[in-house]
Formats: sequence, C-alpha cells, structure tokens
Amino acid sequence: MTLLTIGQLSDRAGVATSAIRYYEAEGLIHSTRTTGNQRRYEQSTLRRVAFIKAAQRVGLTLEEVGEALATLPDNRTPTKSDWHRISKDWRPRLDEQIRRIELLRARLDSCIGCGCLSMKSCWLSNPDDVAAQRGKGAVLLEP
Amino acid sequence: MTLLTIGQLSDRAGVATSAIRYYEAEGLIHSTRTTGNQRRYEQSTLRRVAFIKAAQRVGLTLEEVGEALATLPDNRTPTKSDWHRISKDWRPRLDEQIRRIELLRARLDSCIGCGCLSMKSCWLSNPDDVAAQRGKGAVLLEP
DNA sequence: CTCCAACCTCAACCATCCTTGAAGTACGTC
DNA sequence: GACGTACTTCAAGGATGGTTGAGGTTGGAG
Repeated sequence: MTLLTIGQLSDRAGVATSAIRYYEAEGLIHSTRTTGNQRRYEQSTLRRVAFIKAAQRVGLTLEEVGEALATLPDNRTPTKSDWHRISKDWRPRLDEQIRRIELLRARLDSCIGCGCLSMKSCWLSNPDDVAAQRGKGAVLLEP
Repeated sequence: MTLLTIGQLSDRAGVATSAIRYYEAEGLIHSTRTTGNQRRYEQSTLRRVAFIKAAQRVGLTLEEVGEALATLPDNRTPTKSDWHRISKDWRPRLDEQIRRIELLRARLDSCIGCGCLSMKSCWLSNPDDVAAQRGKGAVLLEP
C-alpha cells in the first residue's frame, strides 16, 4: 500500500495540514514516520478524516468522534464490521438530531398562515416557558 | 405588560444569566433599564432566546441568528408575519441540514450488511477522495 | 430601616478547534 | 550536490460562546 504524505492527505481530504496535525495530536488519527521523521498515512486515514468532517458537520465534538474512532483497530485497516459497530451506535443520535431540526422547522412552518395566534400550542403566541413546559410533557424546542 | 428581570428570564428560558448578558452585549436581545440600572426584558424576549437556543442546536452560529433577529422590530413586539419572514428564509437551510445528516446516516446504514466492499459508490470501500469527487458531481459526505 | 438575594460592571479566564509564524530539516528533481 | 518545496516542532494567537470572580449597588420583604 502506498502511504500518503500529510500534504497528499490534506489535498485529498480537503483539510488543512495544520488540522491534520491537530487531529493526530488529539489521537483521532495516527501515522508512521519516515527515517527523516516525516509523517506517512495509510489510505484508510482518508476514511477517518472524512468521517471526522462529516460528524462535525452534524454537530458532534472531536471528543465524541475520537471515542468512536478509538474503537477502530490501530494495527490493521478497519473492516466493514468495524465501521458497522460505529454505524449502529450513531444511528440514534443522528435520528435525534434530525428530529430536532424537523421540530424547529415544523414550528416555524406551522406559524405560516395558521391561526396560531389563538392557539395554545404555538410557540410564537405562547410564552415559551421552557422550564415550565418541562414536567408538563410539552417539549418546546428542547433536546 | 409585566417585564422580566434577568433572573426570571434565565429561569424561564433555561439559560444562564451570563449567557443572557452575553447575547445582549452581542445585540441579539435588548432590554430597558430600571432607574437603578437593572435590566428588564419584555415577554417577547423569551421567544427570541428560545429561538437562539433552537437555532444553535441545529448548528447555526450566533452571528447568523443575530442577522435573522436583526430583522425583527425593536420598537414593538414582533408579529406573526415578522417571524414568518424568518421562517421562510430558514427553511432551505434547515432542509439542507437535515439532508446532510440523512446522507451521513444512509451512508453508514448502507454499509450494514450490504455488498458495499465491492461497490464503487460506497464511501467505506472507496477511498473517499473528496477533492477528486468534487467536480465529478459525486458529493461525498460534503456540504 | 435593615438586610440579603439578586442585580450591576469589568476583566480575566475557559474549552474547543484550529491557524500562523519562526526556525530548522527532508526529499526529489535537475 | 544544490535547489526549492514540503516537511518538522513549538509557541503564540484567534474566533466562538460563553463562565467566573471581585467589588459594588438595588430592591423588596420583614
């Protein structure tokens, strides 16, 4: 397998070299070194970086991503079932994230052309008492 | 209209007073002052804060939220149609955000039990060449 | 009229996620 | 074997979104 330099990884992943070094310092990715102390990355690192970026875009922290990636083997290229495990773990949180956004969208939408100014359920006409609404079962724009 | 103290707003919105002062310093919300220089908030500020929190949870920055809120009138309580405008503007970006997450979820899911190790379209078996895939039209886990 | 919780300002600090720059080393091409 | 580009480390800086603490004031209840 041909190894990648940090510059090649940077170009192909679309991520600055400084960010790559940072990810490595944080333990999210790993490299070997040449005799001259330069980093060399396996092809599979490209997947890890793509995964990091994708996860970040949906609001996950590097720490969370790091925990997931830590379950991947360091000593061999991850297999489908290694990634499978992560898929399963993440499914609920991705679902949840989607649900939240849909809720916000629905609440905004529902106030378009509706009679919501007289409706108790509308967050725009109702005083959005978040603390009060907890406990009452009505979840208002909340996690 | 009864005005809210910062403590009341904090309790009802479920946001720390320090965050509220910060939002105000950043111009996202506004207050009047008592003769003794204490902040007093209108009820409608509760909606603004709920909106801020909701938007943050879906990955929007305070600056973006601020721009939206800046279109609401300061001198009167926002009407339904004021919020309507924001709803319309935000719809596409919420849709886009959902699409991204669904894409990530689908890609992870599709590698569960599928024959993707032999499929060109699978991001786990394919070397995820983000830069290369731009331009080719195939968007891989990308905005 | 006293008293304490809640308020005030301002500056400093924090976590996260990097970027920038200085000063030096490696690698591959001519 | 020299030349330039890409690499190295380390320290400092920066944006975002706040929190914390010191030192002082306000407001409402008793």
